[in-house]
Amino acid sequence: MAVAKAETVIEAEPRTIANRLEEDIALGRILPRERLIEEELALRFGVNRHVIRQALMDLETIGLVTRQKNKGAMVRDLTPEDVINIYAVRELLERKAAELIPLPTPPEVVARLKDIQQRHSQAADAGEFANVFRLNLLFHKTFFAACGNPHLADAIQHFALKAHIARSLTVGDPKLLKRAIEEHAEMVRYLERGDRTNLVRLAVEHIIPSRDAYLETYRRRFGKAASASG
Amino acid sequence: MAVAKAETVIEAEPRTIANRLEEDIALGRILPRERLIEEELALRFGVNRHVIRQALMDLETIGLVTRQKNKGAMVRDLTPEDVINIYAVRELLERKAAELIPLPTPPEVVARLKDIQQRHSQAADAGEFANVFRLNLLFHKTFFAACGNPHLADAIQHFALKAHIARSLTVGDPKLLKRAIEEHAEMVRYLERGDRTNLVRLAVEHIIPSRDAYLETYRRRFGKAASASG
DNA sequence: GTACAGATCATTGTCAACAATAAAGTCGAC
DNA sequence: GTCGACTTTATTGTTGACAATGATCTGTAC
Repeated sequence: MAVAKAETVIEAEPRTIANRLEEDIALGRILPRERLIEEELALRFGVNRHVIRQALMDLETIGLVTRQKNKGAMVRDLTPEDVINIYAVRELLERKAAELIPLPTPPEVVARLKDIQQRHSQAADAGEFANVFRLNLLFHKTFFAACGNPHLADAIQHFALKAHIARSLTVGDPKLLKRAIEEHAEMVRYLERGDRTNLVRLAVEHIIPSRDAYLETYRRRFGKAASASG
Repeated sequence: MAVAKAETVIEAEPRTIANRLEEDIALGRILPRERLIEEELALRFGVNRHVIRQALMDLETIGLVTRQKNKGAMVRDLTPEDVINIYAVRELLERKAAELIPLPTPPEVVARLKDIQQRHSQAADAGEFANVFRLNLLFHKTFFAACGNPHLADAIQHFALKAHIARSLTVGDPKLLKRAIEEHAEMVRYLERGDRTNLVRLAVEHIIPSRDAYLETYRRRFGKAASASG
């Protein structure tokens, strides 16, 4: 990874580190199969090795990295089967949540979503990828939290995170990004209008392009068969 | 908790400890709101405090315990809303999995399920509650793993674990246990017959009694309103 | 007798040193 | 030159000691 001096990290909590690493993985700054060495990361973030350790364990339970005893952690390599399966669960959960969101949606929720959407769009225009990542995450979190079932919302969040490895391959695509942002705006409009049918349809369709882009990329890169190797 | 001498634990891995604690929680040996003190547990299991620490963090991410900084961990207290929400997700996931299980089911899967079911039944007759717990878990795990989507199966496992706090209140009820065991046998029969309709129906209905028993118990104990307090 | 301040105790959080393991490199034999 | 055993190095795993925090108890003033 070759990082020289410590980045200043406001908080040294494992959660914060884990989030930063998630971001690095999602943005493709750390690639699948890349090793994550505890001491290196400790140096980079300027924290104790135990904090890193904890963060890596967290990432393991999320499913973003794999760890082998005495061998260390590496970014997980998702096969096309994995991606298809993960997205199948995402579709199931997110459809359900979209069906549960109360219509008309409380105005403060709509207001918050509009605000996030706007900032997301601005970050995209400015090319601030880290912020794009965070605001996209926040939009989805806020949107699905509105379903009223926190446990369902958690599960959705969980699977969105899992999918981030897949998204790393396609995160640079400006066309996909533009489309995603437009669809966010559209979803908010459906909330306001109380259009359940279109809301559910779009919530489900919204995540498909990044899945297909991943599958396409993978196919081109490694051939048709899913030579998993893990 | 009042435990005097160390129980011999074969392996000292955090995962093993976490499983043991899950069991204790599910069987009602540790009650909601009860504090889990690291050093006590370390003594009890005869392992280092760090191992306990890790196990408690794992249980936190599962959702069985809550932890507050510098205050420690306690078994989570599920409100009726929590239980209803958790079971709603379980229904969603388990229905989907039941729809995906290939029919006819591979004979080795059926054979494994029959074996587990039989041992489960025997453990119930013998009053071996710990084994009943484990074999019940194993049955469900094996059953849903057959759906072919490991990520879906994981999520199901995850939510089944979350629900274990709720089950602790009703785990002693022999009628519920008897019914559960009979239904397991029935599910296997449907697999063999290739009866999708009944399979899905039963898979969904199967978990409802323990939910309703919990809600009923909670209502009787604390009154109709869900005075959460947590 | 009640409320506040201080002291004491119980408990968790952090760290740095050491042990254990796996990988890489080196040497010698054939 | 290549295979295998040995040595060295890189990396993770484990432990115990100490620091920090929050809870509890005690005593005193009013």
